[in-house]
Amino acid sequence: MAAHDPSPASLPLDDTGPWLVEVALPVPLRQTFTYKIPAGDINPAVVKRGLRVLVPFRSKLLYGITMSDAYQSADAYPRTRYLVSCDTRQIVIAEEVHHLLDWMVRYYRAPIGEAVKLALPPGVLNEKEIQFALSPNGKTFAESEAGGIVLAQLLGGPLTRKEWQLKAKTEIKLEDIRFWEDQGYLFIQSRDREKESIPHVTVVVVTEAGRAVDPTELGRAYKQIELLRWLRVRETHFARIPEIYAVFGSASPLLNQLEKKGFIERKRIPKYELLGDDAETTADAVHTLTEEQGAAFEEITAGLDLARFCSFLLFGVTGAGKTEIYLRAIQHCLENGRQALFLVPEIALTPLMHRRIRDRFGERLAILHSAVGMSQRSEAWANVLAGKVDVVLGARSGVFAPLPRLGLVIVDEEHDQSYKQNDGIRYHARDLALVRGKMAEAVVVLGSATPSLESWQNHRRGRHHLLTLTKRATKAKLPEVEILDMRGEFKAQRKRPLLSRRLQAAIGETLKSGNQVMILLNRRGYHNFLLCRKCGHVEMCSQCEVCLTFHRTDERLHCHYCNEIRPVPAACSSCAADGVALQFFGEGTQQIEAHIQELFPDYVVDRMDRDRLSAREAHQKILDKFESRQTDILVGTQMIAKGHDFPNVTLVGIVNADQGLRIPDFRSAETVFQLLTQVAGRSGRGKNPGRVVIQTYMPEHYCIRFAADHDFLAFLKKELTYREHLFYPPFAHMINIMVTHKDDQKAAQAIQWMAAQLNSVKQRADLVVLGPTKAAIGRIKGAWRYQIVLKSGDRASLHGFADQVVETCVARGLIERPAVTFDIDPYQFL
DNA sequence: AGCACGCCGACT
DNA sequence: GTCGGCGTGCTC
Repeated sequence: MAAHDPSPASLPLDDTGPWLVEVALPVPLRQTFTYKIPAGDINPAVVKRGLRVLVPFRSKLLYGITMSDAYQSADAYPRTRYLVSCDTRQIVIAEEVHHLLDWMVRYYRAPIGEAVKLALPPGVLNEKEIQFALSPNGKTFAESEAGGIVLAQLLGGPLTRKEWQLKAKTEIKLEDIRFWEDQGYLFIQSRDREKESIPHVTVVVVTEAGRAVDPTELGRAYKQIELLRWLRVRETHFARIPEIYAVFGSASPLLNQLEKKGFIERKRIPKYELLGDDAETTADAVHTLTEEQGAAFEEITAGLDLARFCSFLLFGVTGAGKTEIYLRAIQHCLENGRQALFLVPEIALTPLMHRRIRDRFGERLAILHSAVGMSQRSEAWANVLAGKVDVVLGARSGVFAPLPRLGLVIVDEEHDQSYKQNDGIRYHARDLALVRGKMAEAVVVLGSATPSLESWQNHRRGRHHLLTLTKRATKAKLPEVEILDMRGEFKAQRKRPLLSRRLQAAIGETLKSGNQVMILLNRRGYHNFLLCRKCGHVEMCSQCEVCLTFHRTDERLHCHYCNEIRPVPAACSSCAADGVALQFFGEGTQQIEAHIQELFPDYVVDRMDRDRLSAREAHQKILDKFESRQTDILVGTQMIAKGHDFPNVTLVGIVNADQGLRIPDFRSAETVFQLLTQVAGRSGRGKNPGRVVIQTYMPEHYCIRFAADHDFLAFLKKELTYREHLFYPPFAHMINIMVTHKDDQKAAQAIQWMAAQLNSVKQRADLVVLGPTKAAIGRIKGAWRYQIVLKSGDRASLHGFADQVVETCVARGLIERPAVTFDIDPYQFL
């Protein structure tokens, strides 16, 4: 077993034996795998670290990434197999990305193969179908008497295992296949043509002979002469086939003849080679910086000119013009001959931001973001890899963009929780951005109107320089915020109202004055749960410990965790009381949308949340319609709060501001404060002053009060005091250990065992073991979930401690089944 | 994580 | 007699 160690220096320096290479595979195992290089087919000298290889793994073929250069050793793992192929044309994991991945694997205790997958566009490592073929040796053997009937089936040509078994009418064991493979009778190949790791296109190119030939030698084949001449005058001497068709009509016989004569050939080339080099940057409207902006920009520029690692926390109210500073900093970075990485939250790539940055950096920009389609994304990635690009705009995984001369990393809305990945490797892109910046000796700028407490604490400890913007760039005032006590409303209306009379009136006034309204309700669906009033039973998901949400779009009950969809039952599934006893409770975005439409029938209401199908186009459309004022009122979950700039929005209504405060999470106040500030910041960005109405049953809560006052610093002070007293981040570091299993008993036993282990090894006084407890959502997708949370003021000792746990688990064979996952610096305790 | 292999019970 | 349930263990 080769433990993952990426440095080639640690490999045995042995110049005998077969050529080998270490490969990371997309499996959740903490190790690399050794493969032999078929030296006859592949020159070991060209097998370098970071290439994509195709290898047999068990009974499959997998794509993997080489983690070492080729090396020779006589004593490798005894069952080493040959790799099938190696794409030596392109290093797909660049050296600087390797360093970041190494750090990530260590820090998050993550499997290397999973980490590698994050640094590649989706699909690059998808598996292939395997086929078995006879070698010349094997053919002779199969024809001989000793060959037997099974091997003989392959004489007709290569087969998949299934086809082979069908033909041989017997089961063929992996062990036998492996034996023939080792004897050199069998080899493994992929069934379909191998996909290039980066997008390629077929072109027609003029050969040497075609360039040298005198066209008149072609005699009366005028069309051929014409085509050859046309190709030869092109600077690149090649053309894509559709281009030729456009000029010459159906040119396929022409092409065939010229190809037969050897004057042209068809070739596949990376798509980026087609791109022109002319980096076209249109001038953006010149914004003059305010005094505050100018000062912040100066400091960042000074950092950039030093060309050393340093980090800034850019703290600026919503609408303070942080983006303009980012864009100028990028410009400056490019002028210094270095590259820039610009990270934005997952759903915050707004059309406006898109346009602004594209106008500024034109062809030198690549966008690696889910707002951009799959094929475009892998094309963008290929352009980065080819060095055609100097600016990358991306979401979370953009932090892995292969930029070798990185000089600036910007993390916009650095507090945003979508930077933290909550499945697979639970990394935090903001933290990785800092690590990457340090490795590249780059400047890192973290920007936010509501910085995370972690970043603020890092500033206080002297790690980040603070840059503050207190005024809106457009001179627009921050909106006036009104807190509406819903308890009074409850008494007055004698029921639990969705919208207060006050908010209704405000909506009416705003619409009448020709402005737009945004309504935030942070809960999807129509009704939150279905209750039987006879027995108190709530309709639950069969696979998860959550209640089902009613969606009016399809009149069914939905699970928001596993997507189970069920019809509304005719009778209570617990006590069988008939449907009359069943009543829906709780309200979601769908209901409020309908309610508002009812109240304002003459205006257009639209809704944006995760339920609207196929995120990309749908969201764009909804936003476009709102921007072009076809929509008057936009209802939505928190995704409407992110970074949009709609100048005609003068009213923002927050329906259930305290919703998030009821979640049992130490960060809930911070999250709600951020959300309120963020969404309030959407109001009054244009000429007209903005207004915000916050409905709440907890009007005196400090988080709501300070958000209404736009007073981040006061909130921060109070929140920091709490965190310090209760020993939570940023004062404590945390690790969440979760055990999942589909058998409740087994999961519970495992977590108990783990807790006993933990308590027996903990020595340090400041190490706190919380739990074990059942997770907040006790079951998701059929798996029961238990957790233990570790806290410590000292990160090194906490991590050392976690490693002991991992070790004991591995020793006990307990790391899988029940599955144990570690969440380092957890953000969500679901 | 998959997935092959293997060892148990319910059927033709 | 076989089909198929899930429980282990391995993957270069």
